[in-house]
Amino acid sequence: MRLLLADDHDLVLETLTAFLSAQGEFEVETCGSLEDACEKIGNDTAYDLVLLDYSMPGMDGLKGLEKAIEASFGRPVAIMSGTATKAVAQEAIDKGAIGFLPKTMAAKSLVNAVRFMAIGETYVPLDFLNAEEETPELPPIAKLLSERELQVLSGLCRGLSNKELARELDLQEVTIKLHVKTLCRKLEAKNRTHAAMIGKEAGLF
Amino acid sequence: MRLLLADDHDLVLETLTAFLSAQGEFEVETCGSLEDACEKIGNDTAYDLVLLDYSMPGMDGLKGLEKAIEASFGRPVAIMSGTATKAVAQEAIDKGAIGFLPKTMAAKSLVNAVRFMAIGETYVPLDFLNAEEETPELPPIAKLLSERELQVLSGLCRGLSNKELARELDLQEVTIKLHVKTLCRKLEAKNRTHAAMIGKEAGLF
DNA sequence: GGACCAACTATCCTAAAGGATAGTCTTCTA
DNA sequence: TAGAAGACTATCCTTTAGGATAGTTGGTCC
Repeated sequence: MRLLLADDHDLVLETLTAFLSAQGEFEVETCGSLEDACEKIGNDTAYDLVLLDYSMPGMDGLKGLEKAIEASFGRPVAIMSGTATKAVAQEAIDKGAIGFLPKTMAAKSLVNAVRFMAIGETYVPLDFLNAEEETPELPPIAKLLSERELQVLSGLCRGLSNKELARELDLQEVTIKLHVKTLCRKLEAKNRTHAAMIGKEAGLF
Repeated sequence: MRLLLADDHDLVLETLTAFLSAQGEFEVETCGSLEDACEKIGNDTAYDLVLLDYSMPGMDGLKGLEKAIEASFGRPVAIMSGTATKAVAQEAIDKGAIGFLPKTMAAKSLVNAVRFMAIGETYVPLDFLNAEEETPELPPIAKLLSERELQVLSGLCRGLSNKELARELDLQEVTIKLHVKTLCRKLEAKNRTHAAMIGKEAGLF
C-alpha cells in the first residue's frame, strides 16, 4: 500500500513515516508542501492514499485540498491537522476529502484509519465530531446584549450612522440612539467608536 | 537518559516516542497536558530533559513553562512548537527554557538537540532564529498614514473624543478634526468609527 | 386584573463630529 | 530664494451623536 504524506513539519513527517513504515504494510513517500505533493501525485501513477497537513505552505485553507483532489483523479486524499476545528473537518469532507485526521488521535487508530481510507471509505474520528463546539468563548460579551443591541453593534462596526442603521433595521433613529446608549453602558464604552472596538476585540463580527 | 514528552497531539507524541526509543539511548515517558507533566516532574526524581508542547492544555502561552521550570528544580525544560514565532522562542529562552524546537526541524537534528539539552546546553536552531520576521504585513496600511495620523487613529481606537485627543497630543481640537478627516479619506472610511475598525482590522493596535 | 419588563417612539436640548475656507508656520527642494 | 508641501491654527457652519424625560405597546408572571 502506497502512501504520500505532506507536511512542512519535518519532525512530524519523519517520525510518522518511521512509524507507518514499521507496520510493514505501508510504503511511504513524503514531501513538505502542497506544490510538491501535487507534482508527485501528477507524476506518479498511483498512491492508495494522500495525507495533507492542513496548515502547510500552499494550502490556503482548503483551496489546496481541492487542487490535490483535482490532481489525484479520484484517488483518496485526506486532511490531517493539529489545530483545525470540527467545522473545518466537515468542510473538508464536503469538498471531497476521504477523511480528516486530528493529530490528537492515537497512533494505533491512525493505522486503521489509513487502511480504511485507502479502500475508499470516508473516515472522521467520532469523538472529534461529537466533541463540544470549542468556541463558547464568544458569548461572554454577547450574552450581555439583546439581539437588537447586537444588530446595532454590528452596524457600528461597519461604520454606519444612526440614520443608516435605522433604515436597515426599519426603526426610528431615536430608537437606535437608545440602543447605542444602553449598549455603551453595558460594554462600559465611552462612545460608539469605543463600543465598536470592544465588539471587534471580543471577536464578534 | 530519561525524557519526558508532553503534547496533547497523541499522534505526534506516540510516533515521536517510538522514534526516540528506537535510538536505543532514550527512555521516554509521555503525558498529554501541562498538569500531568508537572505532576510527573514532581513525583519522579529525575528526568534528564522535559519537552513541552507550546500549544497544549494548561500552557497558557509561556506561563506553563514557568510552572514546569519551577516544578523541575533546575533540571532542563524545553519548548517545542509547530506554529510559534521567533519572538516566542526568544521569550522562552529568556524565561529559562533550555531550548526551543520547531516541529519543522529534521528528526535527526532532534536527537542531537536532545542530547545537547540534556547536558545543560541551550539549544535553538540557527536557521529558525535567522529566519525573516514573518510579519512585515503590518505597514501596507500604516505606510499610507503620517505619524500624526497614526497617533490620532490610535486615539480613535481607544474611543477618545477629539478634545481628549487634542489634550493628549498637545494640539488644538480643530487640528485633530483635520487629521481625522484626511485619515478617513485615506482609509476610505465613512467616519471615525469606521476608520477605527479598519485600523483594528489591519492589525494595528 | 395589576405589576413588571423589554422594545420602541416622541420631543427637546447640548455636545461632539464633520466639513469648508483661509491663513501661518517650517522644511525641503528646484 | 522662490515656491511647493506638510503640519498646524482660526472662524464659521451643518449634521450627527448623545443624553434626559415621558409615553406607548405587547408580552410574562403572580
